[in-house]
Amino acid sequence: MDSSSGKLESSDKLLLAALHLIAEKGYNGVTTQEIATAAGLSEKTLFRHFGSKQKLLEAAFDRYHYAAEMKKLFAEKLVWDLEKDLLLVTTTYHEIMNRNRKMIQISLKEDEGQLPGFRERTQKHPQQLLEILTNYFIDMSSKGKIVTANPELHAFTFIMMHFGAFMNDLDSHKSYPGITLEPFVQESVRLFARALRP
Amino acid sequence: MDSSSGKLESSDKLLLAALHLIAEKGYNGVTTQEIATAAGLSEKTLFRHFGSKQKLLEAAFDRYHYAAEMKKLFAEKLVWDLEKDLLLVTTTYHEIMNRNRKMIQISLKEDEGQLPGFRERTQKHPQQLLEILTNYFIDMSSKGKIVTANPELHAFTFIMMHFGAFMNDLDSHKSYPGITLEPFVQESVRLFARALRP
DNA sequence: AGTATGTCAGTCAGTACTGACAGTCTATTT
DNA sequence: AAATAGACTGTCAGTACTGACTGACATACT
Repeated sequence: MDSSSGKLESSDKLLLAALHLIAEKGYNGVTTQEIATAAGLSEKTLFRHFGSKQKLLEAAFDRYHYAAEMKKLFAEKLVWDLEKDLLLVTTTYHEIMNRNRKMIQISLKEDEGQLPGFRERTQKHPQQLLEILTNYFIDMSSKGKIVTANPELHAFTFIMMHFGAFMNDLDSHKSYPGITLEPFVQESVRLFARALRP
Repeated sequence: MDSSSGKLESSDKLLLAALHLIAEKGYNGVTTQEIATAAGLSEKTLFRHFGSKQKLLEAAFDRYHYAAEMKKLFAEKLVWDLEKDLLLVTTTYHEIMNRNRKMIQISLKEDEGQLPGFRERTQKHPQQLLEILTNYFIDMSSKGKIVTANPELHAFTFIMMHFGAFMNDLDSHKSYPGITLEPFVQESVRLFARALRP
């Protein structure tokens, strides 16, 4: 077990393969056979490690779900300059969403029931972010730096903008060829800053 | 076959049941047995009508996919008042997305391959809308009524906002309790109008 | 008579999961 | 150096169940 080498352990190979395939084809759309083969292992090994297909999925979710506290990420980084702060929020948001990309794809495809408690966890970040951003807007307006109305709705609107963009990018849906994330982020922040200008 | 009565024909009952169940649990998550029972019919009848589960899904998609040309919807309704027009665009957008709600849920859950050409059709509206809105912004800025920069990115940003909100509402994910669509639509339009003010 | 449906029994393929046995590799002991 | 033990994996054959799909026959309604 050389855990410091580049080689992955068998169980990790299986978890990753499961994550990829289930995100792509859905839980019922993939066979244990497929997963094992994709991991370069035998089906038997899969069952020896995880006991069942369900437990494999759960283990994969546990292992690779990224769930840091957002509050800490922002607590000391905000500089109370609207555009700069929104940019920080946005890039952090997309970073976290991308880290959890596979998990999000899976919980979109599967209905609750199959995935006990999965949805809760994928919803943790969005809710935290809404709180943080709402409070930020409240503070900013009390400093007189932005308009002072509907901070929660404004935060929600801002988040939906980027949630939409993320979802659009997911699966490479490519509904909108020629538009990439980078310029969108820039311009959307600039627009939003204009909108909130007192 | 009294097609004018309130009673649905058997094939329609099956199509609707299939649409509901597949949207909820995914194609592989539902059995033909379940669908037939939900429609109040026997499994045999399902196969007599559609021959196979695949063809049932395709028929459901064909029958209930709403695909009007957006251009016609707007051609005569725009009044060249930014807020009013954006409100029209938004409500029309949400109306069409909601009409196709089930179809969108299905094409999200299933990967291409299972659904030949489905994605294309669910992407038709968004693309049309981007064109229309982009052209609208170009015209508006040449009339001097809004800022004159990045019309396509602005249109994209606006659409992503509402796409995000729609996706968030889909499946009643309810990531954000206490926030409803109506006030969001109002406020987001107002915000956007402020942002584009020259 | 003709059409739509239900019932029932059954076929066939796929799939999660198991048990028995054997091979390989590593570390430790002799 | 050789032998041994233990952990991990592969192969293979097989079980049990599910689920799409069929055929034969009966029933009801028009």
